[in-house]
Amino acid sequence: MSKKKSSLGRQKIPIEKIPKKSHLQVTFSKRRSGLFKKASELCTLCGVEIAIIVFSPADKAFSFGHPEVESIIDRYLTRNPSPECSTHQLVEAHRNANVRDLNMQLTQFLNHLEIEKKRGDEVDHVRKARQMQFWWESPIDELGLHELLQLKVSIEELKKNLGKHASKIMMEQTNMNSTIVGANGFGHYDAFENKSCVGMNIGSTIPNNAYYLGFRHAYL
Amino acid sequence: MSKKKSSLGRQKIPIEKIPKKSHLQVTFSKRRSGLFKKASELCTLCGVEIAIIVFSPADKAFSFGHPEVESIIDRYLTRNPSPECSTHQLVEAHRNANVRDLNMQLTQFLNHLEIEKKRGDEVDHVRKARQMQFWWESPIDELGLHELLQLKVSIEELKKNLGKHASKIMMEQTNMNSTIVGANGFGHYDAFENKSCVGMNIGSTIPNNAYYLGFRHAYL
DNA sequence: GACGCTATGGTTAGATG
DNA sequence: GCATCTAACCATAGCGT
Repeated sequence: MSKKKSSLGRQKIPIEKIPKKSHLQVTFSKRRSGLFKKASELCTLCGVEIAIIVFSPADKAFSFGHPEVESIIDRYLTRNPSPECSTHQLVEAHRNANVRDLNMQLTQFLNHLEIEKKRGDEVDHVRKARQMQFWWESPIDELGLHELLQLKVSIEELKKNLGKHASKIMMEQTNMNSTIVGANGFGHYDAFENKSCVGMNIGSTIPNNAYYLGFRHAYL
Repeated sequence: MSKKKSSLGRQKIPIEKIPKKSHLQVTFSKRRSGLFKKASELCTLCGVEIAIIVFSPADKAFSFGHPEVESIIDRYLTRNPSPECSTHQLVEAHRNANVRDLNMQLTQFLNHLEIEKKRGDEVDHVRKARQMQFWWESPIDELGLHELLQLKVSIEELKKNLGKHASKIMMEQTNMNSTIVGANGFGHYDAFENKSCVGMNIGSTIPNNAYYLGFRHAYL
Protein backbone atom coordinates (compact mmCIF):
# COMPACT_ATOMS: atom_id res chain seq x y z
CA MET A 1 0.00 0.00 0.00
CA SER A 2 1.51 3.29 -1.09
CA LYS A 3 -0.62 5.15 1.41
CA LYS A 4 1.89 7.06 3.42
CA LYS A 5 1.03 9.25 6.31
CA SER A 6 1.42 12.39 4.31
CA SER A 7 0.39 14.95 6.84
CA LEU A 8 0.71 15.53 10.51
CA GLY A 9 -2.44 17.53 10.36
CA ARG A 10 -2.83 20.93 11.80
CA GLN A 11 -0.02 22.05 14.01
CA LYS A 12 -0.20 24.73 16.60
CA ILE A 13 1.26 28.06 15.64
CA PRO A 14 2.01 30.96 17.95
CA ILE A 15 -0.15 34.03 17.54
CA GLU A 16 2.52 36.39 16.35
CA LYS A 17 3.49 37.81 13.04
CA ILE A 18 4.23 35.10 10.51
CA PRO A 19 7.72 35.74 9.18
CA LYS A 20 7.53 33.83 5.92
CA LYS A 21 5.76 35.84 3.26
CA SER A 22 4.30 33.00 1.25
CA HIS A 23 3.11 31.31 4.35
CA LEU A 24 1.57 34.52 5.54
CA GLN A 25 -0.28 35.02 2.30
CA VAL A 26 -1.86 31.58 2.49
CA THR A 27 -2.82 32.02 6.10
CA PHE A 28 -4.30 35.39 5.36
CA SER A 29 -6.48 34.02 2.61
CA LYS A 30 -7.68 31.08 4.62
CA ARG A 31 -8.36 32.99 7.78
CA ARG A 32 -10.03 35.84 5.95
CA SER A 33 -12.41 33.36 4.39
CA GLY A 34 -13.02 31.83 7.77
CA LEU A 35 -13.65 35.20 9.33
CA PHE A 36 -16.13 36.19 6.66
CA LYS A 37 -17.87 32.87 6.95
CA LYS A 38 -18.19 33.30 10.68
CA ALA A 39 -19.58 36.76 10.14
CA SER A 40 -22.04 35.41 7.63
CA GLU A 41 -23.20 32.77 10.05
CA LEU A 42 -23.59 35.33 12.79
CA CYS A 43 -25.71 37.40 10.42
CA THR A 44 -27.96 34.51 9.64
CA LEU A 45 -28.19 33.02 13.10
CA CYS A 46 -28.87 36.24 14.92
CA GLY A 47 -30.27 38.43 12.20
CA VAL A 48 -27.83 41.22 12.87
CA GLU A 49 -25.97 43.66 10.68
CA ILE A 50 -22.23 43.32 10.28
CA ALA A 51 -19.56 45.11 8.33
CA ILE A 52 -15.94 44.04 8.11
CA ILE A 53 -13.12 45.86 6.41
CA VAL A 54 -9.72 44.27 6.01
CA PHE A 55 -6.62 45.71 4.42
CA SER A 56 -4.46 42.89 3.23
CA PRO A 57 -0.67 42.74 3.53
CA ALA A 58 -0.65 43.69 -0.13
CA ASP A 59 -2.66 46.78 0.73
CA LYS A 60 -5.76 45.49 -0.90
CA ALA A 61 -9.10 46.15 0.69
CA PHE A 62 -11.49 43.32 1.39
CA SER A 63 -14.88 43.86 2.86
CA PHE A 64 -17.82 41.90 4.07
CA GLY A 65 -21.14 43.45 4.78
CA HIS A 66 -24.71 42.67 5.43
CA PRO A 67 -26.74 44.30 4.26
CA GLU A 68 -24.26 46.79 2.88
CA VAL A 69 -20.91 47.95 4.20
CA GLU A 70 -21.52 51.59 3.52
CA SER A 71 -24.92 51.73 5.14
CA ILE A 72 -23.55 50.11 8.27
CA ILE A 73 -20.68 52.56 8.34
CA ASP A 74 -23.16 55.38 7.95
CA ARG A 75 -25.21 53.99 10.76
CA TYR A 76 -22.13 53.62 12.89
CA LEU A 77 -20.91 57.11 12.21
CA THR A 78 -24.19 58.93 12.36
CA ARG A 79 -26.35 56.51 14.30
CA ASN A 80 -28.81 56.87 11.50
CA PRO A 81 -30.94 53.77 11.04
CA SER A 82 -31.32 52.99 7.43
CA PRO A 83 -34.82 52.31 6.16
CA GLU A 84 -35.23 48.91 4.65
CA CYS A 85 -36.29 48.50 1.12
CA SER A 86 -38.81 46.25 -0.51
CA THR A 87 -36.20 44.28 -2.38
CA HIS A 88 -36.12 41.75 0.39
CA GLN A 89 -39.16 39.99 -0.97
CA LEU A 90 -37.45 39.69 -4.30
CA VAL A 91 -34.52 38.11 -2.60
CA GLU A 92 -36.74 35.68 -0.80
CA ALA A 93 -38.11 34.59 -4.11
CA HIS A 94 -34.60 34.00 -5.30
CA ARG A 95 -33.62 31.86 -2.38
CA ASN A 96 -34.91 28.70 -3.97
CA ALA A 97 -33.63 29.35 -7.42
CA ASN A 98 -30.91 27.20 -8.83
CA VAL A 99 -27.38 28.20 -9.56
CA ARG A 100 -27.84 28.88 -13.22
CA ASP A 101 -30.70 31.27 -12.71
CA LEU A 102 -28.86 33.00 -9.96
CA ASN A 103 -25.84 33.43 -12.12
CA MET A 104 -27.89 34.91 -14.92
CA GLN A 105 -29.65 37.30 -12.64
CA LEU A 106 -26.46 38.23 -10.93
CA THR A 107 -24.86 39.06 -14.23
CA GLN A 108 -27.76 41.27 -15.10
CA PHE A 109 -27.56 43.05 -11.82
CA LEU A 110 -23.85 43.49 -12.22
CA ASN A 111 -24.44 45.35 -15.44
CA HIS A 112 -27.14 47.46 -13.95
CA LEU A 113 -25.07 48.13 -10.89
CA GLU A 114 -22.18 49.36 -12.94
CA ILE A 115 -24.38 51.89 -14.62
CA GLU A 116 -25.78 53.06 -11.33
CA LYS A 117 -22.36 53.23 -9.80
CA LYS A 118 -21.12 55.47 -12.56
CA ARG A 119 -24.04 57.71 -11.99
CA GLY A 120 -23.38 57.70 -8.28
CA ASP A 121 -19.74 58.59 -8.75
CA GLU A 122 -20.78 61.36 -11.04
CA VAL A 123 -23.06 62.98 -8.54
CA ASP A 124 -20.48 62.36 -5.86
CA HIS A 125 -18.06 64.35 -7.89
CA VAL A 126 -20.56 67.13 -8.19
CA ARG A 127 -21.11 67.02 -4.48
CA LYS A 128 -17.43 67.21 -3.80
CA ALA A 129 -17.12 70.18 -6.11
CA ARG A 130 -19.96 71.80 -4.26
CA GLN A 131 -18.32 71.23 -0.95
CA MET A 132 -15.29 73.11 -2.15
CA GLN A 133 -17.41 76.19 -2.13
CA PHE A 134 -17.85 76.10 1.57
CA TRP A 135 -15.77 78.55 3.41
CA TRP A 136 -14.80 76.05 6.06
CA GLU A 137 -12.98 73.97 3.54
CA SER A 138 -10.11 76.44 3.75
CA PRO A 139 -7.04 74.96 5.36
CA ILE A 140 -7.54 74.50 9.04
CA ASP A 141 -3.84 74.29 9.62
CA GLU A 142 -3.48 77.98 9.14
CA LEU A 143 -5.72 78.87 12.04
CA GLY A 144 -4.47 79.46 15.54
CA LEU A 145 -5.66 77.64 18.59
CA HIS A 146 -7.90 80.45 19.75
CA GLU A 147 -9.57 80.73 16.37
CA LEU A 148 -10.04 77.02 16.21
CA LEU A 149 -11.72 76.83 19.57
CA GLN A 150 -13.95 79.78 18.80
CA LEU A 151 -14.89 78.28 15.48
CA LYS A 152 -15.62 75.01 17.18
CA VAL A 153 -18.03 76.63 19.59
CA SER A 154 -19.78 78.41 16.79
CA ILE A 155 -20.12 75.19 14.88
CA GLU A 156 -21.52 73.37 17.84
CA GLU A 157 -24.17 76.04 18.13
CA LEU A 158 -24.95 75.80 14.46
CA LYS A 159 -25.15 72.04 14.63
CA LYS A 160 -27.51 72.25 17.56
CA ASN A 161 -29.80 74.49 15.63
CA LEU A 162 -29.63 72.26 12.64
CA GLY A 163 -30.51 69.30 14.77
CA LYS A 164 -33.56 71.04 16.12
CA HIS A 165 -34.79 71.88 12.69
CA ALA A 166 -34.09 68.42 11.41
CA SER A 167 -35.98 67.02 14.33
CA LYS A 168 -38.93 69.23 13.59
CA ILE A 169 -38.99 68.18 9.99
CA MET A 170 -38.63 64.56 10.86
CA MET A 171 -41.44 64.71 13.35
CA GLU A 172 -43.65 66.03 10.63
CA GLN A 173 -42.76 63.07 8.54
CA THR A 174 -43.29 60.55 11.27
CA ASN A 175 -45.66 58.37 9.35
CA MET A 176 -43.06 57.82 6.68
CA ASN A 177 -40.84 55.88 9.00
CA SER A 178 -40.84 52.19 8.38
CA THR A 179 -38.29 50.13 10.15
CA ILE A 180 -38.49 46.69 8.72
CA VAL A 181 -35.82 44.21 9.42
CA GLY A 182 -34.62 41.77 6.86
CA ALA A 183 -35.19 38.19 7.74
CA ASN A 184 -32.37 35.98 6.76
CA GLY A 185 -28.79 36.98 6.82
CA PHE A 186 -26.76 37.27 3.73
CA GLY A 187 -23.51 38.93 3.22
CA HIS A 188 -21.39 40.06 0.43
CA TYR A 189 -17.76 39.82 -0.41
CA ASP A 190 -16.06 42.68 -2.07
CA ALA A 191 -12.55 43.61 -2.91
CA PHE A 192 -10.72 46.28 -4.73
CA GLU A 193 -7.15 47.34 -4.99
CA ASN A 194 -5.45 50.00 -3.06
CA LYS A 195 -2.97 51.59 -5.35
CA SER A 196 -3.35 55.21 -4.59
CA CYS A 197 -2.37 56.50 -1.25
CA VAL A 198 0.08 55.17 1.22
CA GLY A 199 -1.83 54.35 4.33
CA MET A 200 0.00 56.12 7.10
CA ASN A 201 -1.56 54.11 9.81
CA ILE A 202 0.84 53.51 12.59
CA GLY A 203 -0.15 50.89 15.03
CA SER A 204 -0.99 53.49 17.55
CA THR A 205 -1.78 52.78 21.11
CA ILE A 206 -3.42 56.11 21.55
CA PRO A 207 -5.92 55.86 24.36
CA ASN A 208 -9.44 55.79 23.16
CA ASN A 209 -10.71 59.14 22.06
CA ALA A 210 -7.83 60.90 23.70
CA TYR A 211 -8.48 63.91 21.61
CA TYR A 212 -11.93 63.54 20.37
CA LEU A 213 -13.49 66.56 21.94
CA GLY A 214 -16.61 64.79 22.95
CA PHE A 215 -18.10 64.28 19.60
CA ARG A 216 -17.73 60.80 18.48
CA HIS A 217 -21.14 59.73 17.37
CA ALA A 218 -24.00 61.87 16.39
CA TYR A 219 -27.59 61.07 16.92
CA LEU A 220 -29.84 61.85 14.05
CA MET B 1 -20.92 7.28 40.90
CA SER B 2 -23.32 10.16 40.91
CA LYS B 3 -21.56 11.53 37.92
CA LYS B 4 -24.20 11.68 35.27
CA LYS B 5 -23.44 12.44 31.70
CA SER B 6 -24.65 15.97 31.99
CA SER B 7 -23.92 17.19 28.53
CA LEU B 8 -24.07 15.80 25.08
CA GLY B 9 -21.52 18.35 24.08
CA ARG B 10 -21.89 20.61 21.16
CA GLN B 11 -24.73 19.80 18.87
CA LYS B 12 -25.05 20.84 15.30
CA ILE B 13 -27.40 23.68 14.65
CA PRO B 14 -28.72 24.77 11.26
CA ILE B 15 -27.47 28.10 9.98
CA GLU B 16 -30.75 29.93 10.07
CA LYS B 17 -32.28 32.47 12.36
CA ILE B 18 -32.45 31.19 15.91
CA PRO B 19 -36.06 31.43 17.02
CA LYS B 20 -35.59 31.41 20.75
CA LYS B 21 -34.58 34.82 22.00
CA SER B 22 -32.56 33.67 24.98
CA HIS B 23 -30.60 31.20 22.87
CA LEU B 24 -30.04 33.83 20.28
CA GLN B 25 -28.64 36.26 22.81
CA VAL B 26 -26.20 33.71 24.17
CA THR B 27 -25.12 32.60 20.74
CA PHE B 28 -24.66 36.19 19.69
CA SER B 29 -22.38 36.93 22.62
CA LYS B 30 -20.31 33.82 22.18
CA ARG B 31 -19.93 34.10 18.46
CA ARG B 32 -19.22 37.80 18.58
CA SER B 33 -16.39 37.11 20.99
CA GLY B 34 -15.15 34.37 18.71
CA LEU B 35 -15.35 36.61 15.69
CA PHE B 36 -13.43 39.39 17.39
CA LYS B 37 -10.84 36.93 18.59
CA LYS B 38 -10.38 35.58 15.09
CA ALA B 39 -10.03 39.11 13.80
CA SER B 40 -7.47 39.86 16.47
CA GLU B 41 -5.50 36.78 15.53
CA LEU B 42 -5.60 37.73 11.88
CA CYS B 43 -4.29 41.15 12.80
CA THR B 44 -1.40 39.70 14.72
CA LEU B 45 -0.53 36.85 12.40
CA CYS B 46 -0.63 38.85 9.21
CA GLY B 47 -0.06 42.37 10.44
CA VAL B 48 -3.12 43.72 8.71
CA GLU B 49 -5.71 46.31 9.60
CA ILE B 50 -9.25 45.24 10.38
CA ALA B 51 -12.42 46.96 11.43
CA ILE B 52 -15.63 45.20 12.38
CA ILE B 53 -18.95 46.78 13.20
CA VAL B 54 -21.81 44.72 14.54
CA PHE B 55 -25.28 45.83 15.46
CA SER B 56 -26.69 43.46 18.00
CA PRO B 57 -30.25 42.15 18.04
CA ALA B 58 -30.85 44.70 20.79
CA ASP B 59 -29.69 47.40 18.41
CA LYS B 60 -26.49 47.95 20.26
CA ALA B 61 -23.33 48.62 18.34
CA PHE B 62 -20.18 46.62 18.93
CA SER B 63 -16.98 47.28 17.15
CA PHE B 64 -13.53 45.86 16.84
CA GLY B 65 -10.72 47.74 15.24
CA HIS B 66 -7.02 47.69 14.78
CA PRO B 67 -5.58 50.20 14.95
CA GLU B 68 -8.90 51.94 15.34
CA VAL B 69 -12.24 51.65 13.63
CA GLU B 70 -12.46 55.26 12.54
CA SER B 71 -9.17 55.43 10.72
CA ILE B 72 -9.92 52.24 8.83
CA ILE B 73 -13.33 53.51 7.85
CA ASP B 74 -11.75 56.71 6.66
CA ARG B 75 -9.28 54.76 4.61
CA TYR B 76 -12.06 52.63 3.19
CA LEU B 77 -14.27 55.55 2.31
CA THR B 78 -11.59 57.76 0.83
CA ARG B 79 -10.82 54.91 -1.49
CA ASN B 80 -12.03 55.49 -4.98
CA PRO B 81 -13.02 52.08 -6.24
CA SER B 82 -13.34 51.95 -9.95
CA PRO B 83 -16.61 50.26 -10.84
CA GLU B 84 -14.87 48.13 -13.44
CA CYS B 85 -12.30 46.88 -11.03
CA SER B 86 -14.56 45.88 -8.21
CA THR B 87 -17.07 44.49 -10.61
CA HIS B 88 -14.44 42.39 -12.24
CA GLN B 89 -13.32 40.99 -8.95
CA LEU B 90 -16.84 40.28 -7.95
CA VAL B 91 -17.45 38.42 -11.12
CA GLU B 92 -14.36 36.38 -10.50
CA ALA B 93 -15.43 35.62 -7.00
CA HIS B 94 -18.84 34.72 -8.27
CA ARG B 95 -17.36 32.20 -10.63
CA ASN B 96 -16.39 29.93 -7.79
CA ALA B 97 -19.16 30.67 -5.41
CA ASN B 98 -21.72 28.26 -4.19
CA VAL B 99 -25.41 28.89 -3.93
CA ARG B 100 -25.30 30.56 -0.58
CA ASP B 101 -22.60 32.94 -1.64
CA LEU B 102 -24.50 33.75 -4.78
CA ASN B 103 -27.57 34.50 -2.77
CA MET B 104 -25.56 36.70 -0.51
CA GLN B 105 -24.12 38.62 -3.39
CA LEU B 106 -27.43 38.96 -5.08
CA THR B 107 -28.96 40.42 -1.97
CA GLN B 108 -26.06 42.73 -1.71
CA PHE B 109 -26.46 43.94 -5.23
CA LEU B 110 -30.14 44.48 -4.88
CA ASN B 111 -29.59 46.63 -1.85
CA HIS B 112 -26.68 48.41 -3.40
CA LEU B 113 -28.67 49.15 -6.48
CA GLU B 114 -31.39 50.82 -4.52
CA ILE B 115 -28.93 52.72 -2.41
CA GLU B 116 -27.16 54.05 -5.46
CA LYS B 117 -30.44 55.14 -6.95
CA LYS B 118 -31.43 56.90 -3.78
CA ARG B 119 -28.06 58.54 -3.57
CA GLY B 120 -28.41 59.86 -7.07
CA ASP B 121 -31.87 61.20 -6.43
CA GLU B 122 -30.77 62.75 -3.20
CA VAL B 123 -27.85 64.62 -4.62
CA ASP B 124 -29.85 65.63 -7.64
CA HIS B 125 -32.37 67.12 -5.32
CA VAL B 126 -29.73 68.96 -3.38
CA ARG B 127 -28.18 70.27 -6.53
CA LYS B 128 -31.53 71.48 -7.76
CA ALA B 129 -32.11 73.28 -4.51
CA ARG B 130 -28.72 74.87 -4.78
CA GLN B 131 -29.31 76.16 -8.22
CA MET B 132 -31.72 78.73 -6.89
CA GLN B 133 -29.19 80.17 -4.52
CA PHE B 134 -26.50 79.12 -2.16
CA TRP B 135 -28.90 77.07 -0.19
CA TRP B 136 -26.73 76.88 2.84
CA GLU B 137 -26.90 80.61 3.18
CA SER B 138 -30.65 80.68 3.21
CA PRO B 139 -32.51 80.59 6.52
CA ILE B 140 -32.34 77.20 8.08
CA ASP B 141 -36.09 76.98 8.17
CA GLU B 142 -36.22 76.76 4.44
CA LEU B 143 -33.88 73.84 4.11
CA GLY B 144 -35.16 70.37 3.48
CA LEU B 145 -34.40 67.38 5.58
CA HIS B 146 -31.77 66.04 3.24
CA GLU B 147 -29.90 69.31 3.14
CA LEU B 148 -30.01 69.58 6.86
CA LEU B 149 -28.73 66.09 7.40
CA GLN B 150 -26.00 66.45 4.87
CA LEU B 151 -24.89 69.76 6.26
CA LYS B 152 -24.95 68.31 9.71
CA VAL B 153 -22.71 65.44 8.68
CA SER B 154 -20.30 67.83 7.05
CA ILE B 155 -20.24 69.94 10.15
CA GLU B 156 -19.59 66.96 12.31
CA GLU B 157 -16.63 66.09 10.19
CA LEU B 158 -15.35 69.61 10.39
CA LYS B 159 -15.78 69.70 14.10
CA LYS B 160 -13.89 66.46 14.48
CA ASN B 161 -11.04 67.85 12.47
CA LEU B 162 -11.09 71.02 14.47
CA GLY B 163 -10.85 69.05 17.66
CA LYS B 164 -7.90 67.13 16.37
CA HIS B 165 -6.10 70.23 15.26
CA ALA B 166 -6.81 72.02 18.47
CA SER B 167 -5.51 69.06 20.37
CA LYS B 168 -2.44 68.93 18.25
CA ILE B 169 -1.71 72.58 18.77
CA MET B 170 -2.26 72.26 22.47
CA MET B 171 0.10 69.35 22.66
CA GLU B 172 2.71 71.28 20.81
CA GLN B 173 2.26 74.20 23.11
CA THR B 174 2.76 72.17 26.19
CA ASN B 175 5.98 71.04 24.65
CA MET B 176 5.03 67.45 24.87
CA ASN B 177 6.53 65.11 22.38
CA SER B 178 5.72 61.52 23.05
CA THR B 179 5.48 59.58 19.89
CA ILE B 180 3.53 56.44 20.02
CA VAL B 181 4.93 53.32 18.58
CA GLY B 182 3.56 49.87 19.04
CA ALA B 183 3.05 47.85 15.93
CA ASN B 184 2.00 44.52 17.16
CA GLY B 185 -1.49 43.33 16.74
CA PHE B 186 -4.06 44.08 19.25
CA GLY B 187 -7.44 45.49 18.84
CA HIS B 188 -9.76 47.57 20.80
CA TYR B 189 -13.27 46.70 21.72
CA ASP B 190 -15.90 49.30 21.82
CA ALA B 191 -19.59 49.33 22.38
CA PHE B 192 -22.27 51.84 22.79
CA GLU B 193 -25.98 51.81 22.83
CA ASN B 194 -28.16 52.65 19.97
CA LYS B 195 -31.48 53.80 21.12
CA SER B 196 -32.82 54.42 17.70
CA CYS B 197 -35.88 56.44 18.44
CA VAL B 198 -36.53 58.19 15.22
CA GLY B 199 -37.03 61.84 15.79
CA MET B 200 -35.45 61.84 19.18
CA ASN B 201 -31.96 62.73 20.22
CA ILE B 202 -31.65 64.82 17.15
CA GLY B 203 -28.94 67.35 17.45
CA SER B 204 -27.89 66.00 20.74
CA THR B 205 -24.27 66.74 21.46
CA ILE B 206 -24.16 64.29 24.28
CA PRO B 207 -20.94 62.42 23.71
CA ASN B 208 -22.41 59.07 24.52
CA ASN B 209 -19.03 57.59 24.39
CA ALA B 210 -20.35 54.66 26.21
CA TYR B 211 -18.34 52.09 27.92
CA TYR B 212 -15.45 50.02 26.80
CA LEU B 213 -15.24 46.33 27.05
CA GLY B 214 -12.00 45.09 28.40
CA PHE B 215 -9.79 42.79 26.49
CA ARG B 216 -10.68 39.22 27.09
CA HIS B 217 -7.63 37.82 25.49
CA ALA B 218 -4.18 38.89 26.37
CA TYR B 219 -2.42 39.93 23.25
CA LEU B 220 -0.69 42.90 24.71
C1' DG C 1 -0.32 29.78 -6.67
C1' DA C 2 -5.02 27.73 -6.24
C1' DC C 3 -7.27 23.46 -4.73
C1' DG C 4 -7.86 19.13 -2.00
C1' DC C 5 -6.78 16.45 1.85
C1' DT C 6 -6.63 15.26 6.75
C1' DA C 7 -5.05 15.13 11.46
C1' DT C 8 -5.17 18.17 14.90
C1' DG C 9 -6.27 22.35 17.44
C1' DG C 10 -9.79 25.41 18.37
C1' DT C 11 -14.72 26.86 18.78
C1' DT C 12 -19.05 26.42 20.67
C1' DA C 13 -24.09 24.28 21.92
C1' DG C 14 -25.97 22.63 25.72
C1' DA C 15 -26.03 21.94 30.46
C1' DT C 16 -24.76 23.35 35.12
C1' DG C 17 -23.21 26.35 39.27
C1' DG D 1 -26.62 37.48 33.59
C1' DC D 2 -21.59 35.32 33.46
C1' DA D 3 -18.20 31.54 34.22
C1' DT D 4 -17.18 26.75 33.62
C1' DC D 5 -17.42 22.07 31.83
C1' DT D 6 -17.98 18.62 28.26
C1' DA D 7 -18.28 16.57 23.90
C1' DA D 8 -19.02 17.33 19.38
C1' DC D 9 -18.44 20.14 15.53
C1' DC D 10 -15.61 23.06 12.80
C1' DA D 11 -11.42 25.58 11.05
C1' DT D 12 -7.10 25.23 9.44
C1' DA D 13 -1.56 24.15 9.19
C1' DG D 14 1.04 21.44 6.65
C1' DC D 15 1.44 18.84 2.75
C1' DG D 16 0.51 16.94 -1.87
C1' DT D 17 -1.31 17.54 -6.56
